[in-house]
Amino acid sequence: MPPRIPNDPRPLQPRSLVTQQQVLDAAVTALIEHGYAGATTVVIQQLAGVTRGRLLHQFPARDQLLIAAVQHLAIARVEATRERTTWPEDPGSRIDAAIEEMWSTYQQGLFWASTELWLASRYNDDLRQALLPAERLLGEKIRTATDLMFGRELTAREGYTAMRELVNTSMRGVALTYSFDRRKAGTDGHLPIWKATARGRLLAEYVDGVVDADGHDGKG
Amino acid sequence: MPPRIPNDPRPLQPRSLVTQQQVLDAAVTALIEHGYAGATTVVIQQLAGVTRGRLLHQFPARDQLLIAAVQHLAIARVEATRERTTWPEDPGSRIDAAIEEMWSTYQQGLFWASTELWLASRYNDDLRQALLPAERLLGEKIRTATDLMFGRELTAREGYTAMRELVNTSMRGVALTYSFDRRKAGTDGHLPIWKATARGRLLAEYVDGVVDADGHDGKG
DNA sequence: CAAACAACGGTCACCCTTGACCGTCCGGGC
DNA sequence: GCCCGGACGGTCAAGGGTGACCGTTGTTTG
Repeated sequence: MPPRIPNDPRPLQPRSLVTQQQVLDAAVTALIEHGYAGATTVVIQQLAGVTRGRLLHQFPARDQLLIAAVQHLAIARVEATRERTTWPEDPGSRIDAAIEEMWSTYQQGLFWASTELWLASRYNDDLRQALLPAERLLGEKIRTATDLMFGRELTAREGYTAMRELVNTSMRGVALTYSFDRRKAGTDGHLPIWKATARGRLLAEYVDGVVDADGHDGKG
Repeated sequence: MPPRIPNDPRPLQPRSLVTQQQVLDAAVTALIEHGYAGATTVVIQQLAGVTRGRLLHQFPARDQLLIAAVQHLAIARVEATRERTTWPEDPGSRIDAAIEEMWSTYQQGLFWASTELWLASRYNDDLRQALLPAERLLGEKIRTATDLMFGRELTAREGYTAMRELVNTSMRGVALTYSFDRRKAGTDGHLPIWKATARGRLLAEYVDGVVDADGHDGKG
């Protein structure tokens, strides 16, 4: 019937891309501000300053939109960890600076956007399957970024890898408590613990056990 | 007008309590299986095997129900951490056993129920205000439970408190990744890291740095 | 320039969820 | 036994979210 098989893929007009970026940015913002359930198509279209038809033309289904947002978010998170140029010379100071730099990435909204998607992926198979490879890749990049923070010397130390895992996961666990306990993150009681842990693992001359801060948090 | 001021609080018939427990249990189950947004009043009433009128009579508003579920959940979580009676004699073995015991609590559905509430509390002020004191209390009880796992001797060591915080938060951060990466928790690559950390902090003779497992996970 | 199709604007029907509402049943005090 | 109020069953209206649908505008290709 069709005299011409649809093998004429008109090369996707550039304005489409603009729209898509706007929408995806808005989707991430919506995730941060309203959570997964609250990231309604209406909310997103309003945040994007886009009409309903326009959004639905680019993303016919909400699920597809959020899945696309996964990729968009991963890119945004990587870009958010820009490399710092100047680091302290002294290893101890550098460790402290690196820890604080790491911790600062958990204060950004992107952390919440990710967490929202993670939780939602428990009930959405498609979302989970899109998330898994994206997060693996992202994790790799973030590990690389962490290594850059500590520098070539410190990353070569024996216990570095284990320390990196321990601190990164711990930071995530602590950051999660900020959802219901909104305190100032800059002075979190866990910071000295993380620093001491990193120092103990990476610096031979470091005397262990000087820090016993009672940085309690909600959960066990 | 009312000849009798409503100071005649008919002593709340016992069947009410039964209903409430059924509903609250169902609410927690719904949180585990469907998440906060998916914990619909209809889903809960079906899980509880209760009619709509019955549920709505006991909990007129969904918000109040979920907030009541918070308290219910806290009790359930504490009861879930029953004390083990037998522990290894050797300090090193006891540490390993305690770590595994701690980790096992993050495999229960109650962890997900809590996390769902935590995330939801970011957008629900009432929920957050109900959550905060409950979690503080719960955290205290769980810290006590953890102390019991390690025993009087080990808890007295210098770095114990910091270690407890570090491991607990790290476990939470790791457990979160299981939402999209469903692997077997019993052999998680982080277990040796936690054990080595605890040993390093609590045992003087422990040689640090023997573990450098690359237990990667998704996020940075 | 004209055809063809991508991109877009805007509406509408369907579905799900909530909670108000009203009628019924049960159980205890008088 | 009577009466009252708590406990419950079941229905319904209202609100919000989704995506199909159709008409319109813009752009590229022949």
